[in-house]
Amino acid sequence: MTFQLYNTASRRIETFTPLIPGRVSIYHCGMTVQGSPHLGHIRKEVVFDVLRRWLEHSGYQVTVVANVTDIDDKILSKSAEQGVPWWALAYHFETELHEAYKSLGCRPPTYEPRATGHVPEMIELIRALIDAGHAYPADDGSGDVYFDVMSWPRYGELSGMKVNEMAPAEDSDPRGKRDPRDFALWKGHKDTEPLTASWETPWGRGRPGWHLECSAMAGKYLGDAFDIHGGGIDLRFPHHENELAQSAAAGRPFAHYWMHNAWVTMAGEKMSKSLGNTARVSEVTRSHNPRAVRYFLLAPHYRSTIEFSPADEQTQGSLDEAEKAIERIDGFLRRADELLAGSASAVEGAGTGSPTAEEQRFATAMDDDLGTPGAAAALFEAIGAGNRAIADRDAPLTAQILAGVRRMLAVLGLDPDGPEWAGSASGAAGDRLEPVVDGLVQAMLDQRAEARSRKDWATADAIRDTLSGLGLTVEDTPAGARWSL
RNA sequence: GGUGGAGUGGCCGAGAGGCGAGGCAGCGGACUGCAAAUCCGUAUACACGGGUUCAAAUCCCGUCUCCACCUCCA
Repeated sequence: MTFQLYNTASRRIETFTPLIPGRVSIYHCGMTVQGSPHLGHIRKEVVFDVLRRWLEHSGYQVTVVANVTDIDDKILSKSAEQGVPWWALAYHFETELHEAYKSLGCRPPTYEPRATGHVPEMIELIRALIDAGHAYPADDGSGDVYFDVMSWPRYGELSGMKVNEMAPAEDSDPRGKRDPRDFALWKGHKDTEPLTASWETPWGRGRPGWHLECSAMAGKYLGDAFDIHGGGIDLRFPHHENELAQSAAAGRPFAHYWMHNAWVTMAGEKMSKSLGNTARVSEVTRSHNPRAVRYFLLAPHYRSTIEFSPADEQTQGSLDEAEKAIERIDGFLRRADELLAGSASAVEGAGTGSPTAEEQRFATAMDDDLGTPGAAAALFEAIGAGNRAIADRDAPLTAQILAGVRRMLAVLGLDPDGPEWAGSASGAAGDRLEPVVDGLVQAMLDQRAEARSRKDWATADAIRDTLSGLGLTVEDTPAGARWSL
C-alpha cells in the first residue's frame, strides 16, 4: 500500500504521488512570533514531525520548510506597548518556539526562513502579479498593494467558497481596495510604526502582508511547485486560499496536496491567543513527561480535535493516561533489554529481521492518511506480544519484537533512547545528582533485601513505603529490586 | 446566509455493511511473603426517529445537539 493523504483541496483521501520520485517537499506555516507557543501550535509541529518521519521511514528524502512570521501588526503593537524593539520581541518568541520543538522531540525544519529576510522575493512576486493584472497599488497614497480577487476566477477553490457568497467583512476598512475582499500583499508604512519595520519598494516603503510571505518563501526554497502544504485548519481560509491565489496567478502551480490539522481546544473552545485560553508548552512539560505530552498530541488522528483543559478532571486523566502509556512502553523496553543483556546472539541479526505482523499493521495505519491511532494500537499489540515473550524467557522472539517496537517508536518520535530525547530528563545539576540518588536508593534497597532474606516483612515494607512516599516505585524481580521515579 | 467537521461503552479514542482496534480505569484469576510490574479471562457502545438489507454504529431520509471558517489565528 502506498501513502494516502486527505487533500483539503479535493476533500478526499488521495494516493500520494510526489512530483519528483523519491523526494517529498513540505511547506507548513509556522508561527507568528508574537507570544509563547502553546499546545495548539506545537500540535502542528508534532503532526508534521510524524509525517516527515513516516515519509523518511518509507524511503523518501524529505525537505521541510516552516516559516517564521517575524513582522506583523501584533508584533508591532506589542513591541510599542512593552517598549522593546519589534525584532527583539520576535526573536525572543522565536527562541521559545525552538525550545518548544526541542522539548517535545520535534526535529527542526530543514529550512526555517524569516519573513523579513525575504523582501526581495516578495517584491518580485508582487511585480509579477501587477504585470499579470492581478494586483494593484492602492490609489489612496497609502502605499498598500492589493490582490485583485475579482480578476482571479479560481479564487475560493481551496476553501470551496464562492466569492459572492462570502459574508462581507463588516468592520474592515475598505481603504484603497477595489473590492472589500481584496487582500493586502504589501502594507504601506505608517508614521506610527518604526522605520526599521519597513522596506523600500517600487510602490513605496512598507512591510509584507502575511499571505505574501508564505508564497514567496515556499517559492524560494521549494520551487514553483511542491508536494504538501500544511498548517492549522483555520489557515485554510483566508491564508491558504490567498497564498494559492497569489502563487497561481503569478504562474506558479504551488502545492499539490493541502493538509490541515485540527485544533487543540480548551473547554470546547479553540485555544488561541485572542481568547486567552492557552496552555503554554513550557507549562505543560513542567508538570508532565514531555514524551507523554507528545503521545497525547499524536495519539488522536491529526484531523480530530483534541480537548485539553487543565481544570477538567477528564482531560487531566487523558494526560495521565498518556503517562501510563509511556510507562508501559518504557517498562517493556527495560525488561526486554534486561532479558537480552546476556544473550548477544539473540540480539544479533534481530534488527535486520523482516517487519513483524504488528509493524505491518502499523505501516498500513500510517499509510492511511497518517493513521496514528491505528499505529499506536499496533504498537501496543506488539508490546503485549513482547511482554509474553519476556515472560516465556524467549530471547530470540523478544529481540525480534523489540527491534520492531524500536522502529515504530522511532517513527512516532517516542523512543526514550532516541537522539531527540538525549539529555532531556535532567539538566547538568541533575546529571551530577543522579549517581548520588542512585547510591542512596540502592543502599536502602540493600537493607530491604537483607530484611527480606530474614523474612522481616515489616522492616522491608517500611523501607518500601518510605521510598514510595518520595515518589519512587519499587518492584521486585527475579534479579533483585528495581526502582523508578 | 455560505462552507466544512463532529456526536461510539465508566473515560480517552479508532473503525465505516457481517467477525467488538488499542489504551486507561473496573472485576475475576495466575505470579508474589504482601505488593508492583507482567500475563490470562471478562462487562458495558455507537445522539434520536424512520427506512433499505438476510445483516446497519457503518448506507438512505428526517430530527436534535455541538464545533470550526467566512479577511488576527497552529
